[in-house]
Amino acid sequence: MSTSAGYHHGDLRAALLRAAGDLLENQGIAALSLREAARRAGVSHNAPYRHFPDREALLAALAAESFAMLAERLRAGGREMGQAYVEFALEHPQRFRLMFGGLVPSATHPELREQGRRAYELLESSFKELGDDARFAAAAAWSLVHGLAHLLLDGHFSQAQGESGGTAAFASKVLGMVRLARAPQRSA
Amino acid sequence: MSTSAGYHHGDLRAALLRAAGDLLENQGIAALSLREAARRAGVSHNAPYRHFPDREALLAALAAESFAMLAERLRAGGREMGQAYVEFALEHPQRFRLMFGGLVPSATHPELREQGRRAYELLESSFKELGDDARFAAAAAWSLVHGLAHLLLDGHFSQAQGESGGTAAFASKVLGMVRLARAPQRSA
DNA sequence: TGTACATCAGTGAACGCGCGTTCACTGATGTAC
DNA sequence: TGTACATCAGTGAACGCGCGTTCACTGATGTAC
Repeated sequence: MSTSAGYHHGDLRAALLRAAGDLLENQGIAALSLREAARRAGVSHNAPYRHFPDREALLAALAAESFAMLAERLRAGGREMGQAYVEFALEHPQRFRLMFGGLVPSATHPELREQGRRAYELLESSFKELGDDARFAAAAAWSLVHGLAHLLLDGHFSQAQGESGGTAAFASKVLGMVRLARAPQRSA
Repeated sequence: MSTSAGYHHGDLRAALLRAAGDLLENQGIAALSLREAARRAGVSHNAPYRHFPDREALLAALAAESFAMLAERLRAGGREMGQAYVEFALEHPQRFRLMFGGLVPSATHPELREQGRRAYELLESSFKELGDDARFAAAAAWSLVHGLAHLLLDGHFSQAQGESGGTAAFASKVLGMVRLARAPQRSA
């Protein structure tokens, strides 16, 4: 971690991810270029190619890292996982969009796919007691918190701003409306 | 609708929207350029500027149109609105991503905002009987179907493919797990 | 019915843009003997 | 301990790209008199 970086940077991959993360969160994904990341890491514009085969690979690594951040957040959230999920999205809107925006196909990036799977496992594990229905209950829970987070991000719940207690209170009330039950039955 | 288009096209705006819609659905949003839309409409590359001030305006118009399509689909879905929502997303994945991808800020495009609001109103209206809780119930319902659609699109429910009855059956089972209740109470 | 004119919807050439990516290279590092 | 060499992580110049957008223009249309 010395600043006296010579010809060899030392940990350019990590530095690039950090720079890319800053760029993403502050300027949005459109501003996230390999060249700018390199610039911010203080390195020539094609040094990144030693660490990422192309731009998409950098995006995929960033998305994977973001899933890991989400998983950590969910773990810290304990029983309030739904709230934690929504909060993560609101705190890191650009990362959230990168993770789910369809720009990086997880099919061709195993590490990304794997980190996504791990985060989901955390959610899923809290429905074990439902037995056979656990899969569906977990899918419903994920859908619910994911949709809520996404729609809040897009500003589709303008009401949420006015809520006393703010967006978080709104989210809590919305999540509070939902029961996950055993015997399937149509609802919406 | 004559092919003997002279100097004046006749209905270029509509033709551009059609071309852009094709492009979007077949090649994805990255391939959706003003120039290519103009090419497909058989018109010079900057004729579109007579109808759209810039590229974003075309995207916004396309997104607004997509919300109108969704609303129509929801109306046709009758009481099965949730299913209809998911089906729309699966049938028009690229439109769905455009509508919710955050690329077009609805804040600066009133028509887009308005069409989004209208579609939501349809969902909301089916919860009137819940009284004061209707807002929250509707928000929960929208979140649920939206999240489910989005996660299916992203391939996060790989299980859904294997389901007997396919993705639609999986969606139905997931939606069937959910009850929307009156007295708020934590769930996930 | 004809003419003058404003307005509108197109055309075609041109520019600048920053980007991703490739190429041939050079400096630094680690290792075998 | 010293030397030879392979390997790796950087450099810097260059290319092509299609795009969005601007400019000055021209052909078509509608309307007032």
